[in-house]
Amino acid sequence: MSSRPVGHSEKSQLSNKASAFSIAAILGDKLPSERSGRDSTGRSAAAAITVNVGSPTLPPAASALLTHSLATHPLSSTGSETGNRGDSTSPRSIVSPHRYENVSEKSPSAMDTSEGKLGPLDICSLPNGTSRNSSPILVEPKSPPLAATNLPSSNGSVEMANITCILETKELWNKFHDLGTEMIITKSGRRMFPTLRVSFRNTDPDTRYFVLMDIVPVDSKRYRYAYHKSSWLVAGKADPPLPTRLYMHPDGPHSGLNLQKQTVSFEKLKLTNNLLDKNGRIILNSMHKYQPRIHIVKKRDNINEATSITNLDAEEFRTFVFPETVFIAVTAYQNQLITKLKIDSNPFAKGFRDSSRLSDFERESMEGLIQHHTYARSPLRSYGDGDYSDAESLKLRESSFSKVGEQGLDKNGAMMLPHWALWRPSLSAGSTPTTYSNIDQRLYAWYGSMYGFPATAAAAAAAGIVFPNLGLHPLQLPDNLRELRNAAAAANAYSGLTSSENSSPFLSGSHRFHPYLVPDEVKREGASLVEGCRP
Amino acid sequence: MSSRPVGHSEKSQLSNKASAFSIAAILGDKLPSERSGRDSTGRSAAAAITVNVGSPTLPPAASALLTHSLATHPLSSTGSETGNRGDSTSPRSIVSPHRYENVSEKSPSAMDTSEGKLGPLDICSLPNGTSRNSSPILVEPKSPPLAATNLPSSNGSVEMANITCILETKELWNKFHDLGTEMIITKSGRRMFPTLRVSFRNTDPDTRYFVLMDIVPVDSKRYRYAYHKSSWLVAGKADPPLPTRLYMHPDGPHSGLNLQKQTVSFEKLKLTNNLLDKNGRIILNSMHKYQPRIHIVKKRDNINEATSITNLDAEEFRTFVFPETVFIAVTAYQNQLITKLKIDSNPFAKGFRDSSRLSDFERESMEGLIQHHTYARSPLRSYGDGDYSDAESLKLRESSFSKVGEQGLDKNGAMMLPHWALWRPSLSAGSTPTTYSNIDQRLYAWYGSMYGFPATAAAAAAAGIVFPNLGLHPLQLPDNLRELRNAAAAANAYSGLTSSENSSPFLSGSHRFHPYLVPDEVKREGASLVEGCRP
DNA sequence: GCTTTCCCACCTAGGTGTAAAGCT
DNA sequence: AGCTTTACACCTAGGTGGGAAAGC
Repeated sequence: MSSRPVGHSEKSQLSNKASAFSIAAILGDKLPSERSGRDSTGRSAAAAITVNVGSPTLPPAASALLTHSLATHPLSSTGSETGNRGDSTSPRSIVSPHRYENVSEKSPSAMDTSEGKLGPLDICSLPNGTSRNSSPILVEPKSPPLAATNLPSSNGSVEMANITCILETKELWNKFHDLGTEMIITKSGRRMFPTLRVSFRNTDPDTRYFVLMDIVPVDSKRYRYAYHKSSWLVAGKADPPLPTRLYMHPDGPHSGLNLQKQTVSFEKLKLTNNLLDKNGRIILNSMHKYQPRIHIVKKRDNINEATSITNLDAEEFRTFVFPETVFIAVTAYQNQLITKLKIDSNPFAKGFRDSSRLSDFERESMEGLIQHHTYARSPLRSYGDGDYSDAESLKLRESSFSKVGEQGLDKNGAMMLPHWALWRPSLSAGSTPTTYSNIDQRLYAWYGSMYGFPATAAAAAAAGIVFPNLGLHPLQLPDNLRELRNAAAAANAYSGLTSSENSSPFLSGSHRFHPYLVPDEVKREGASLVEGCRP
Repeated sequence: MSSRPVGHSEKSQLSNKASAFSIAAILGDKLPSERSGRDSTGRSAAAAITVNVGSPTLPPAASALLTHSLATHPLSSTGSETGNRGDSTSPRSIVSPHRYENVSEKSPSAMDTSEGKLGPLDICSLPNGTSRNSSPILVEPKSPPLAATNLPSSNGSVEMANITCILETKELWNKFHDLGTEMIITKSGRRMFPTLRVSFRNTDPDTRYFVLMDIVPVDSKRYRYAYHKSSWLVAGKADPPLPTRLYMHPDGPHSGLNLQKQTVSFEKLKLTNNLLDKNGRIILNSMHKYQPRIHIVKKRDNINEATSITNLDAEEFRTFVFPETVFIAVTAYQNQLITKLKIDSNPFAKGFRDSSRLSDFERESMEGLIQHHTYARSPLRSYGDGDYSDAESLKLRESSFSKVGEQGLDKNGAMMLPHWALWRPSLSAGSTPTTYSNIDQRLYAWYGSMYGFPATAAAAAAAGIVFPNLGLHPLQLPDNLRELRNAAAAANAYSGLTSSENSSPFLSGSHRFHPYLVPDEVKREGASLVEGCRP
């Protein structure tokens, strides 16, 4: 029995290049002339929609804020909507990932009941430049209303409500967003590009946090791309909802101190269309629109099973949404401009670049953007290290392309409208605006997705959404606050019992396996541990 | 200002191949006909020298065992020896990594005072086959004397003394060991090959552990390689000792349950000769002989600064030494047979393989070994998954080479003696046997080496060494038990305060930076945190 | 007709020993 | 003369989109 290393495919001689078309429209987007938040560092920060999730232990001021938010904005219950899909949202049905394989398909028609009820997102109605430079009014570092008091929570740490989340490489996200971001999903899993990278402010240096990400449907529609119109169209109702997996950042928990210094990158997260995926990748429906979300959960000290049970309601967490990271999942790129932008900005796609399509000036600008994106990945960056000259010069260069305008030309020379009007009404050419109001409410707590254990169900637990410039907005409606709280508790319980030992690529270190690849034994362990937390 | 991605070197056309010489001597080593310990799984397990480090909380039976060990074997104090080098061993001098830059060079002559005092290691006198199949009499899974009772320690967990550590890919280590293992050290850091991979038995499933590794000098000598004799010679006294860094496995802490299922691989550990290294790589002197060691430290629950201080003496840990992993650090390979074996067994060196030197049969055998080594890296392996057919067939194949004998031919056709006689007296051709008796005793607790903080000094804290077949052996003498205990406490304190968040490659995920590369800010944080634990 | 899958060329990132140059 | 450093060819490992083929 001769055993050989896994074979490597031999290279052949054919070189395929991407078809040529103008990238002017891609580059021709005005960049903000100032950076929100952290001017001194040069870091580009995106405005975040913050989802404040109240905890019973909220201090008076924070609770008042939350209450105010709830009172001044209509938070219509979508219980009936989510209830119709509720089989998969009940905690009991999420004990095992396999439960999702025959996920409920009840009442798909109920998914659209709230469509348009609350109108388009206000943030989308803002002038382009304004929306890109918006600062969260609640938590932005420059003038956080609660920063002066720095209200301690019941356990003595800095209040969660003060925490700010900043989207890195926002310029790149904006470029994709303007075209209509597409993300490839494959059976074996595909990374996102751009990578979602965030940093935090106002975390308590002495507190430890988990950072998580999930991706929720934006609406209940299925889309298709009209090539002749170069735009996305609604193709019908959404396919049956999939298990929403919560991806816990494998490095967690993080100290609040380091969260202030280091960028949290979700570059290892992978998207798949494989409903049977057992590797913790996030499962999405192709041709559906999705919104990534970032959650930060305070880690409790002295975790053990008893406290996990008794203090379930004391969990504290916070959710952030960046509208510019919305995307449509695809199995193959639809919009050629997206393909082009991916090729020109993702280093791994460099082999498809065709320098003949770009002038030296364009090439230089593009590489600046790439450099910026790559640089942001370094774990060594700290604020104020003054290494942002690239970003500086990039903006000067890119702004020179603004004359090209928002419209580009397709490969046939036809005028191309911006295709992402659905999400950027200010750029719309007549499409029916879609809202976030019926984002899927359920947040299945599957903290063990990459660790192997399905923790507990957690519906999207938004008590209210604070828009950076507009105050609270009902981006997501409250479904079951306790669910996300349970999920947070599960994260803490998992941390206390097994930590991140299954999430690191170093434990046994085969490069052939991803850190989220966990043997079934481990998955069972995790599952049982979580079960133990929920008597 | 055009910024471009880091340049990649262009490939040229010249192909350099390793010089050809026979590998028969390398392959011609009889392998053990049985596996120690885990026959049912097919996993090859190496005999470990276990260094029992007593804890004040040891239960009666374990303490009795330890006492017996101490009583029946001479544990002469080497306090004077280590005391002469003591500046760098005092906890106070290890607060900062920078302290090491001018490490003490006092009394180098004192290093050899115990040379030969205890005679050669008995394990080296064993018949070859016996030493390779030896099972630790204390802790080997098949008949652990204490397994039946499974004595709980004072905190209710399974006793540390029961824990067994097993060296993976022992066959490969033995092949190198027979030739005289050399490990390249470079300024930028070089991985070890073979990689040190261990698994554990009898860990408490509900307890969490840190797994650490350090590399300590075997003796106080400097070596040189005599090409004309194809053997290593003593070249004089050792260079001034270097700061011994404790490398904490970046995935820790691990649950005892997973430690029983998964192999802990130290493949990311790097060796360097750069005394100013700030990246947590292990610093070694070239042309010096070293012994890797594995430490497992029980993680305490409910870590906080108070308990870290008050319970310092309650730390529980255990140290394991595998003599077949001894090596000489080199900046360039000396023994061409080592070069050949590395090329033929390290997948990354495949480009230097010259198939003309090997028959198909030899090639097949070598690849089986490689496959085995690679396979052992998978984090997904669990015991009893029956995938060891490669290892099985490998042994059959390799045994057919035994006729070649222990001696090979150098490239000139001259008879080559085994060069590692110093460590394998049974293979010796007259070299003066060297012992482990004067292994450097000091174990500097530099848990923060890759995390950025030098925790505390910890001398090699051996209360006694249990040889698999021979009982206790004074491999290492007790210097300062409390030091390693402090180091363990520091590890726990670090875990409680910052966990492994600096150790993972995913936090910001640049592939250009290793997980141990931590910005100075983080290092200061870690250092101060540890300082806080040691008032 | 539209969507998905698969294999592939071509990248990034980085782990090897080589050979020549550099150092002492 | 012996040891160390450096650039580099050549690997492993795996992330890209292309395009043909397969589904559906």
